Amino acid sequence: MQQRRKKLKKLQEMGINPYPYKFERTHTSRQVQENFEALQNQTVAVAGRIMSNRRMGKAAFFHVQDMDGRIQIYLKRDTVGDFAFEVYKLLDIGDIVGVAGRVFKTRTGEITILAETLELLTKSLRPLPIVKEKLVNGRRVVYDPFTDKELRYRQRYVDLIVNPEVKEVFIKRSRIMSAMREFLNKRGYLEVETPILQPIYGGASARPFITHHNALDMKLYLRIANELYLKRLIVGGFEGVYEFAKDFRNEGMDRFHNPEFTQMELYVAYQDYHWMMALTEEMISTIAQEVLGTMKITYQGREIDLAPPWRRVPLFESIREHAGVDIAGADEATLRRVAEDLGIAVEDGWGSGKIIDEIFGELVEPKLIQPTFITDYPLEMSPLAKKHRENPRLVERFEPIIAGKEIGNAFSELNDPLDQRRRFEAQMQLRARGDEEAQVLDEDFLRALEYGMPPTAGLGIGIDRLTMLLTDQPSIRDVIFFPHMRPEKTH
RNA sequence: GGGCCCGUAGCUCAGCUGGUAGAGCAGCGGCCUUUUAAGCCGUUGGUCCCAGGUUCGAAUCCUGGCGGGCUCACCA
Repeated sequence: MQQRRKKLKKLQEMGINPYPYKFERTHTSRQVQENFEALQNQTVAVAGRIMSNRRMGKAAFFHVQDMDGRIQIYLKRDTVGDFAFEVYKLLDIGDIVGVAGRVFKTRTGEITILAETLELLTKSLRPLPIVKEKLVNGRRVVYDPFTDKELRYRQRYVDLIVNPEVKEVFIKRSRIMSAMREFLNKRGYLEVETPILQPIYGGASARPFITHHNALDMKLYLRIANELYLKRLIVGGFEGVYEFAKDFRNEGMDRFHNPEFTQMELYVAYQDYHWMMALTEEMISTIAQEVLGTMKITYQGREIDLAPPWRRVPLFESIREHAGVDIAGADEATLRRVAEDLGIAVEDGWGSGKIIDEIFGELVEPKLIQPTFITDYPLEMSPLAKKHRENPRLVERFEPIIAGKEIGNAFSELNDPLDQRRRFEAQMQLRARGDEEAQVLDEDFLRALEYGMPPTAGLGIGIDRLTMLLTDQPSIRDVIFFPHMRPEKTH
């Protein structure tokens, strides 16, 4: 850093502004690479960050990295002039420069720009963790890579500069969301925005973050879901609405959980969960096709085929299949015994829904590698879902599961206001017994339902998890630019 | 929250059963006008995460703390 400040000063003494205002570039690195035939011997202007530097007396080679790649620059004192060469000598890896010159190929065959002018665009004062690399059989081999996960997450900007594959993941994330948005818009659904600060949090079972509004002197919660607001919009007469929503849950963090995460929630009037399953498989497979060019993906070494139709298996049937027990209709005492026989530790406070969920999560979910819709959950686990048309102890709900992990949640939405009130009341009783994640009764939401909500199908898709799946990333932190971290130590 | 592992130069790491810190790359100085992990010669660089303890002596052993990773629990 000391050295770089000295160089900065020298440059300024030479009359160079180390932070000028703009640069007219004509091509990106990739455009030069891809149009070499046409551009050979033509003059182009590129800009970017110096990522390697090889000086050889009165000439030099260095690579400049821009948005979509790198290109080599060849600098000769005879071509660029004494002054520019003196400027060059004061540059470092990490500095941002603009170069104009003629396109050619070196003796070793690399497409290169012979610099005619060189302009400093930004002086970098902080050294980058330099990465040395070479191509072996067309493969990039990196020496001493920048791998420290803590530094990579805390200083994502450095990670992005130095590890190009990281950039790819986030570009795909953006494309996944665009493809999803396009898919939904094409069907006429309306993208909307609903409150993040909510006086009553609802729509999911989770603990919230709490904040305070000064002017109103009231408690507000960061939303854990937007479900109840979107359904209000269905009541209001919109017949298809969706939102890409940042949600916040005040819970543990691990490979699959970040305190703030992104969900796409969609509600469509006059449809049920069967219809929604068809839409879900079509949507996910279409996105894969558009973003990856294929519906066959590999996640952590496992081949997964996203092409519809996906298997649809009722929850109890999946448990029968994978755990070898039939617990459909079993009472709580039976469930408790069965779970213990299966080697699952059951806690005293758990109700039957929780026990079933546990058996499923332990013994079934991890085995569902290929896309599967698990359907028809116990009523008590799903206070916002409509009763199953054939079995009043179940609800019409499904979760799409891929690679052993749920990537969403959906149901035929409960629109009977009296039933909804009873379900809320049951939740409030759980809450009174100390279940902090039980849902809160929302009187205004009930009022909306009392005006009448048409039959509606709802879906939530975890964007972070979907991105993990489609980019083959093992941790949610690898698909979130700035994952939550403890504050940096300052000692 | 529990368990295991990690924290040494800008980066990647070595440093044994305690003897006062090293390599490669980067940086700096020099040579080099088609190199590419460029090369060659020379060279700077460290609160060894923090605080205590044991010891004549601690990067090393012990305790506590901080930060991170993995994992289990929790959690949709």
